[in-house]
Amino acid sequence: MKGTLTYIVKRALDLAVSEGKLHGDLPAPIIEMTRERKFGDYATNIAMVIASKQGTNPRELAGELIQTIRDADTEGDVSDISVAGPGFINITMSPGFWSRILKTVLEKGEDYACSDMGAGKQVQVEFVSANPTGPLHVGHGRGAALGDALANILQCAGYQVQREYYINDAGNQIQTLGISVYARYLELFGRENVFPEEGYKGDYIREIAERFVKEDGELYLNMSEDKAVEEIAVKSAPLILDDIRQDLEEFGVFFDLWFSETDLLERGDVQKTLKEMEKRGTTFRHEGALWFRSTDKGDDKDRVLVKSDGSLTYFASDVAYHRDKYERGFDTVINVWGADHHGYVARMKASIQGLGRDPDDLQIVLVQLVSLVRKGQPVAMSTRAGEFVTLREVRNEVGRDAARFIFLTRKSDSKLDFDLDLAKEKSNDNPVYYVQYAHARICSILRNAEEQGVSLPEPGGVDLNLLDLPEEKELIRHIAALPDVIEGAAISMEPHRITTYLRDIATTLHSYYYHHRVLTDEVRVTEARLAMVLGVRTAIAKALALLGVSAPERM
RNA sequence: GCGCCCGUAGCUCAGCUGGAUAGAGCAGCGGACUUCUAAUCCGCAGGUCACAGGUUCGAAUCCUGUCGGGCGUGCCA
Repeated sequence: MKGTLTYIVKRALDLAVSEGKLHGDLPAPIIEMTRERKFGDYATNIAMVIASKQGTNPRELAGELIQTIRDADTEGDVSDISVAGPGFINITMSPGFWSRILKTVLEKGEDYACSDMGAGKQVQVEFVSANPTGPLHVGHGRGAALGDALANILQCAGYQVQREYYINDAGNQIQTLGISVYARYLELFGRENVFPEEGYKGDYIREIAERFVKEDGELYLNMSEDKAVEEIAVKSAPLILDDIRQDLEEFGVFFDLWFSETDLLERGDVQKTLKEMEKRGTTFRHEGALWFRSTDKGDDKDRVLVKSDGSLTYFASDVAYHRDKYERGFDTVINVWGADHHGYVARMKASIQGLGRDPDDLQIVLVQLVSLVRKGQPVAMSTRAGEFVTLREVRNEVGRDAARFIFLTRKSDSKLDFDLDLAKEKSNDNPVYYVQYAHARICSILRNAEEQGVSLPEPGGVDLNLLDLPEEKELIRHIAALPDVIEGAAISMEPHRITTYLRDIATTLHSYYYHHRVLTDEVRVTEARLAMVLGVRTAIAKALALLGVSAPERM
């Protein structure tokens, strides 16, 4: 909502150029909300940025710009403006400006936080995409929470967003799945067999085997091992995938498209893609294999597409898959990957470049590991022994809201310690409750107001100038900041900024609540304050919604 | 060996893409419920932003190197 001011400053710069005070190309002014009140509401460093090129010093230039900004402010939104420090221009906005913002929030509701920054650009977010060979674990949960929140944020920032899950339902791991289930199946019939070294050892494998025993009886005993494994594999993967889908839905994550690798292969898309790559001259043959010359595009090794035995690598279908994404019309494709895949970033970017796209059309967000902690002690997790902690277990223990919120408290690129005890604690230590409580408190005030017969104010019918306490301005500033925070989170692809924002505005609200009453003896003051907390509630509700966390009306 | 990521208060982390005196939450210490929900608030204390250079008006942030941690480095998925 600093848009108005950005506009004013831009106009001021144009004005200065036309008056001959400034010359040359000027960068777009950067305007920040100040972190301390004594610096005013907003500040711009434009004078410091351009001073040297203008052949003058920052403070002097800032002094001149002040007057120009005043001239450009035809609506009287700026109430105070001054030069500070090394050449900052500090700007205080008029009460009318803040009133207008609050009024806008009340009129538009949660939509106030959204913008058209993305201008309808088509963006795809592909996330989770876990192999259908076992249940989701906590790491997938973090990816799910992040991808979903990111998609929400982008949508709110004006992008057209599609959520997609890529199903790796072809290849060795499905074969391994078949072998694993088959082995358990044989066990159930008491047949001699050694469970394969590479097999999946989780209990869910046995459950699937039991299901086949029940439904198909001895069917697979009467066929060759190869055939049995294949049939079992083909039947097992969809069962697991259904479970994953349900798990995600219970987590509040829904996909627009589940894209199957098998479909891609059956359509011959991989062959088509390989031909295109050959035609573009980005491939070569070496020792019987087909290679992609990714070193031309910044990768540190060339990569095999077709192995010397004629089979395809995973990379080959990945390239075909990404080619398909762009053919479907996406301008930007975002992949949320586990950080252990970071070695694939360079080759993937190289490949889309090899198809004639800008490497920036592919953005990879890496998500680091989650370590579960209980009473300060790490919870043992061993994938090999099949003893990993599933997303479902965590959800059942701490609840969906806490899980989602905590997954989004950290920058995705840093490791996350997830304290299970803390997550379910109903105390001030728990950041989820802290934020939700702020929302519930406001709802409670509004209920009390209604009981006392104080009607909720109409956006236009309130004298917002009565909100003259510094703490009130602080709250309104927080309300006004949300659209900017969302845009920043969208550009940087960092949903945790929303989480940080929420803690911030919740703190400000709690503090205000403790020190001042909303429901006072003076009707007009009460109305103004109700309008303000309504605005705060709107901001909190919207931000929570973006994270996929509920905003309870009472707690 | 090479590549990527990380290193900020005792602990867990923010730090708005280079700005002003580096901020929160825990933990510690001391306070606040007759008042719209104390799932809350207020105060104190806590720092060589791993280290060393460089870039410039200005660096936790950018570049180089060193140290420490994680991950990757398959014609595996």
